[in-house]
Amino acid sequence: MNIDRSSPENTGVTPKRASIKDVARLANVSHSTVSRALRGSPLVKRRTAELIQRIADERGYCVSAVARSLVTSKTNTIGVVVTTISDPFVAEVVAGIEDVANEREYSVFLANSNADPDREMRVVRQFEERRVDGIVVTSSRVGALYMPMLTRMGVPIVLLNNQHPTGFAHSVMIDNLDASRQLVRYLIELGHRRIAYIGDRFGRQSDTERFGGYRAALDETDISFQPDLVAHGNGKPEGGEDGMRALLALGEPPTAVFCYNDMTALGALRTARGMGLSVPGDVSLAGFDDIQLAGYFDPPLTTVRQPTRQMGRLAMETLLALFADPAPEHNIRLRGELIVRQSTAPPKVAHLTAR
Amino acid sequence: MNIDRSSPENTGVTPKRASIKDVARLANVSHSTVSRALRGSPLVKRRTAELIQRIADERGYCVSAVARSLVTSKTNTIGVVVTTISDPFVAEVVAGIEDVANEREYSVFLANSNADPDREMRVVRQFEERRVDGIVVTSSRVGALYMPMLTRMGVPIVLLNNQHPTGFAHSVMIDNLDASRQLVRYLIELGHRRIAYIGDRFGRQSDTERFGGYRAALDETDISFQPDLVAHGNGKPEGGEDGMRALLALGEPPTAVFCYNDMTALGALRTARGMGLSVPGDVSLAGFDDIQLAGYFDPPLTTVRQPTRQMGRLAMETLLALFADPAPEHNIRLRGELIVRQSTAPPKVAHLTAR
DNA sequence: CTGAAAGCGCTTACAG
DNA sequence: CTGAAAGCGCTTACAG
Repeated sequence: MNIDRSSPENTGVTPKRASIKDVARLANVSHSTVSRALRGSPLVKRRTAELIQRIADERGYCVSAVARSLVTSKTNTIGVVVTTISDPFVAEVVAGIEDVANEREYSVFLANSNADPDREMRVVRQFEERRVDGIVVTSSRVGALYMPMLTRMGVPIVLLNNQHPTGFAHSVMIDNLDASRQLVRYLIELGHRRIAYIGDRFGRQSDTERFGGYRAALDETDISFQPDLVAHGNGKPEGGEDGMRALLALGEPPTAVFCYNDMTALGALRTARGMGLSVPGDVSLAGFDDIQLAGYFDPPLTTVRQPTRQMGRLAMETLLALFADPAPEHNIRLRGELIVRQSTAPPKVAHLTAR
Repeated sequence: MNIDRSSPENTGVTPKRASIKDVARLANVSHSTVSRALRGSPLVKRRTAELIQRIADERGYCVSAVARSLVTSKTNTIGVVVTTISDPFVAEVVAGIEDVANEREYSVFLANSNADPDREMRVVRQFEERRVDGIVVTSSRVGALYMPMLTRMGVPIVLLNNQHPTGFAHSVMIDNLDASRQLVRYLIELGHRRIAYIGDRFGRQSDTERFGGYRAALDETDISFQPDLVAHGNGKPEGGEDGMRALLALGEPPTAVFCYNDMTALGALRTARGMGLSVPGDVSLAGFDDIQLAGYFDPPLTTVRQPTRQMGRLAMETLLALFADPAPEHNIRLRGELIVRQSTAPPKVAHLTAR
């Protein structure tokens, strides 16, 4: 770490910032007029306004959003709480929020909670001090804790893919059950009958729902649910490896494996290949999320796409709608999209298609 | 999109927030005393302070950071400008900044510029209005444009992995040349003599520097530089595929290929495999960045790790140091770390190790 | 230990 | 069209 303090520039005190009063003095008007002119009020005479604008530019005047906020009691600011911005899903959501916020001249505060409920509450408190106009919380496990804050702060809170967003919060969510049912139906249509599920192991609601979709799809057919075809990962590749090993050790292994998410599928894929199996020749594999690299797996992964960025956009749009017109509850539920790639195929020894 | 406005709760006007004056009235003291008590000033009598604290809690009082900022002319806020938060490298940097900011009670504004210089300037202007105490800019191509802003705003700006961070800005950067030289030296030590480079094609400084390291490593030996062993990608897998195809079409193809980044290497890997070549049996492959999935490539990728999160932390720490003591220039340069995995091996037909 | 006063930089009725 | 005045919610010398 090489710190250099050589060049002489940029030393000493900063010259004090020009305020509205400085501009007023220079333009020979009251500061009220300057305020109006700079905000483009039609009340100000054209020539006066131009003069003021010119002087402001010369002096590098830049309005203070903090002073303005104090009087308008509106900060044009929102807070976004995420578990961790390192998660590609989360990053994409934030990008969506940002898109809309930017279009509408809102600035966004970002805070990582590291999935620590305490820190999450502290962060929200900070946002309250900053007087944000609204809050978006992504993938929190403590959705329910936000209800009291919501009423205390008097500021809209939108929950995105949260656990248990019950009660009177606003939410944007993927329809996990429907999406995973779509996927499993597709596997069934390919002719698979021994279909396994590698889930999560933390009791996440999303896991419960995806598992629910798996069961729902089976229940539509005469394929009976078999508990030993359910394994547990941890949402990461290692978990997928463990789960897959367990499944392949079965007396009669599955011909298709549906994974809780793409990272899990990545691990499963590695294990399958490590054991000399071909995908999808010997076993079909599918994930959930459609992360950016899913199309670059070998083979490219069949999965369900969440409209991630769109979800971020919708969360921000919900906030904006709420600013304009407070409604008791906004619940937006989105469909996932089945993305068929090359990791799935009909089973080798074709069972007769169900029914 | 299913919007529900059912439940009756949470309607009507928000009750006005308690201010310092409300607490003062209830506690029978002046609002000055409340201010002192709540900030933990030792000037306030113990019992008075406790009373005030209790009342504040009861009323759900929450200090207004905006009012405070107005008088202290310090917002405890920084702005972070990124090209896009969807880039895993960028996300990790932001996580590092966040870590430190949080420890030190700073809030961070995040803004995507989408690599659009205009938008980048607009965003910085917004930050100026918000009176952020400092700014971090990541991976911008317009580093130089920040010099004038810096002096105008009178606020420290730290450039992270920027293009041409010359002049009097502060910066945190990876030493690209050194890192890529380490990697290519390693390939040479394995016995490779026909080593190719798949670069970027946008004239990024990082590409120029990595290429420089490649050349430097060759120049240390008797291996002469061969222009036809240089191909161009675009930093994404597609680019790696194109580059690799070109290299493999050569009369005498390379035995090792060093790629501008991991994404490029991913594409190269796919092409090699598609042409029936084994990695590293027929050709060794290496990348740069050590993205999270690099260890899950098949085979796991040899690469250079950038201390990404650490770079974010350092950027924020530089800002903090600058708040405490304005220095003319901070330039921090970090070393990359060679990560050897299974995508590299000695060449098949072992040339004699150089020298 | 406590209070009265000034002021941070704006916006916005209210009067002209 | 323009100005004087009040006020947003705090902090902090200054006096006691």
